[in-house]
Amino acid sequence: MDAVPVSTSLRFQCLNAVEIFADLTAAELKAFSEVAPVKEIRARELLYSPHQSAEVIFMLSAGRVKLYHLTPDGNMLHRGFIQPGAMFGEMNVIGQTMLGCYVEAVEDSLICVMYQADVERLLLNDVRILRRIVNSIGQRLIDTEYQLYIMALKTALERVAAALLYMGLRYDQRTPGQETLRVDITHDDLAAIIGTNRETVTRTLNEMQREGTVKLGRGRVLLHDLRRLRELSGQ
Amino acid sequence: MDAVPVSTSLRFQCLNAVEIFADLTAAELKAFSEVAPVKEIRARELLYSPHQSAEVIFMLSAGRVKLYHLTPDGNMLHRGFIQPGAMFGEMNVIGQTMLGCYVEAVEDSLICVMYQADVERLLLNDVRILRRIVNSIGQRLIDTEYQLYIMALKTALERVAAALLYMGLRYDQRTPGQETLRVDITHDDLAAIIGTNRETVTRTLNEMQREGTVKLGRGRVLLHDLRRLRELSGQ
DNA sequence: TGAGAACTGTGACACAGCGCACAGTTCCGG
DNA sequence: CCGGAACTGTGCGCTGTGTCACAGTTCTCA
Repeated sequence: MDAVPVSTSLRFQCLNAVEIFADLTAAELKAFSEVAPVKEIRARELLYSPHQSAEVIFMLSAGRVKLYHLTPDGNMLHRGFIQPGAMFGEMNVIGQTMLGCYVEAVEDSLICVMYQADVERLLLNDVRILRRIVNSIGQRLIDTEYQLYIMALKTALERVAAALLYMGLRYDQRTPGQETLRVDITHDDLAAIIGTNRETVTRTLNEMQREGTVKLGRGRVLLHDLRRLRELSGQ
Repeated sequence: MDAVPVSTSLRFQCLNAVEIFADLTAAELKAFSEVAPVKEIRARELLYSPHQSAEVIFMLSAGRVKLYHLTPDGNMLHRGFIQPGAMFGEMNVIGQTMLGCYVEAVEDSLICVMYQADVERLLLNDVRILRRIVNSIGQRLIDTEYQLYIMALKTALERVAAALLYMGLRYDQRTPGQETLRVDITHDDLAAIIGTNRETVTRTLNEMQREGTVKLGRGRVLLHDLRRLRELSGQ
């Protein structure tokens, strides 16, 4: 759990990829990198688990992590994926919280850490950074609200369709203009997102595959017919 | 839908109640009030409905409003209550969105309006205001995430208990130290919050009343046994 | 003060999907 | 290259709850 000692150059690279610092000069960034250790973490490892309430924020430089809760009955509840460049963490100053929240790497990832005192001193006194923070949290809010919308749909079919569509459009990195979007996710994780169980997701996806709407692979869904997906999700 | 012409004094009063301006001097506030019309709106009136995408933000000065979506099948999906002093609105600059969202007054309310250009010029260049905005959006994020947590609970009983507890602790204005919290809400609205229907909520609440956990009134629920509620919600 | 709107109470029935059980397949590290 | 872990596929019974239908009660405002 301790930060790996790394070269200052790596620290700089790490911060450089973080969105909220996008408006800073190289010199400013360099100064920041003095106080921001870097953590490397492998796919499926836990970065953070409940009651480990260090007052820190994390900035994801490369890779991909997911946040989730465990409901009382032991089910997983998805709270969101963090994309490279985004920040997250337990930090009431910036209204972020991870109470009862697990953070797990989906891919091998690179993460910068910054402590409460440094955040207050360095981040919350700069208009350029604050504006970016507002945008960042705002985007998280939008994502979360959309997830809420998905959870409110009645049937599992609607929820699966809506979730796939959203993730496809939001996270896919493929060449633009291509008709087929790709979503890398297991049935288990998808189940946590839409608030159902793995078996139901499997059945639903197979039904969709049968009618040609999607194509399934291990840990992956290819979206062939976006129009149909929109239809299934209730537009 | 046009702003009611009001005295500059009312405008000032209105802005003065808004949290994000809490750090400003009276003189500064006065200047702001020049560009922020005031709207009065009565209980149950609509302030905003979809596709009416004016680039504005609203600040609730007094009263209480609720945001909600309509799902494809015509059901209401609750997106949150806005408390006095908070801001909300369609404004991609600050990462807020109300796409497909209705805003309805729960009580008679007083609302300040501010336009995109003024927001950019006056709000996003002041560290004090930006910090407050970050806090405000952060709180919304926390609320939304908690609602997501509620929706992920399986049984209606758990969801009702969790929702009552949260709303009681978060919104109740009673004298502190009192054991009985009060939540002013109809079964219909509660159903929209927890993602079920009115009848199920009625049945669940009556069951809770039978065992003495809550006491019901028209449009109101008194929480008597918080410990039991926590238990029912799965802690 | 009276009529209609808003809110609450309750029964009956069908069915989506949760949970369990088990099997087959693909991946990955040693 | 082998064994275990991770992931996917499928059958089946039980039950919570969505839906419809209707009645009773409390507000509100004209």
